[in-house]
Amino acid sequence: MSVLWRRGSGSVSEVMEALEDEVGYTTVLKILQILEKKGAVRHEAEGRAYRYFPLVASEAAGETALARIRDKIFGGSAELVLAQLISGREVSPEELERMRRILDELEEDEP
Amino acid sequence: MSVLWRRGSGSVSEVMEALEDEVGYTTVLKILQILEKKGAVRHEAEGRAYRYFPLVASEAAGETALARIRDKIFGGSAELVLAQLISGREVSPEELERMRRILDELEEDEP
DNA sequence: CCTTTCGTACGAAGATGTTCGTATATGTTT
DNA sequence: AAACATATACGAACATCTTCGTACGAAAGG
Repeated sequence: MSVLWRRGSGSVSEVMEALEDEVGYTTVLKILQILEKKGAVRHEAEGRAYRYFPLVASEAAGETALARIRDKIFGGSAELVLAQLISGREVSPEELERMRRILDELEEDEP
Repeated sequence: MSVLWRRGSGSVSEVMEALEDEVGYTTVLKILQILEKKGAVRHEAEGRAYRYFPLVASEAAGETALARIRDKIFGGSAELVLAQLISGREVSPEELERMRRILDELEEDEP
């Protein structure tokens, strides 16, 4: 999925080449077909090949996955998640500022 | 794992009762044995039964899982993760303040 | 000493995921 | 038209996870 999210769409060959680890063409095709059966992607014919498009936004998938981690691993605490998120990693002053602004905006919405 | 992290340790029966969904005793035991083989927990004898302890801290597991989500789903952006983390959820002013302080402390460490 | 109870050990059965070999269709080139 | 290249379709093979039935051992109560 991450390849499709990054690129917007992709043929089987494109996805295969974009993947880090080397996997066969049919393997990628199979995965895309399974994702399609699960409703995560759709495809259009493009010449002889198929072009696949993501159907679920990365935000939606992220929301589910993130909530799961927050609850199961961090006991439901968003603060702990944030702490872990920025620890052990260089965070640029600009990024820090943008993160601060995200918190500020939340405060404005519900004062 | 989340049960052991929450409680610190647990016998098979304790874990089984703490789980939301009803599963058989042997199922829980099997899972704990598999986790033990993978090095995630250890056990001590306690009377006739075993008491299981987590070996990997929740923070360590969280770091891995969180970094994965950040990279795969949010394209490596910690800000997007933060935005998703606090969106669609009530965040108390106190929690917001604590999160702000987490960002402040980071700035002090690397000015 | 025998039965009941509470525990672990083991392996089977089914579901799911992953990888790929092979078959088949369809254009392309000579 | 034949040979070739490129695509999808299908299903086998294998690993892994999940669940549980059954067996077996140790302790407790009669």
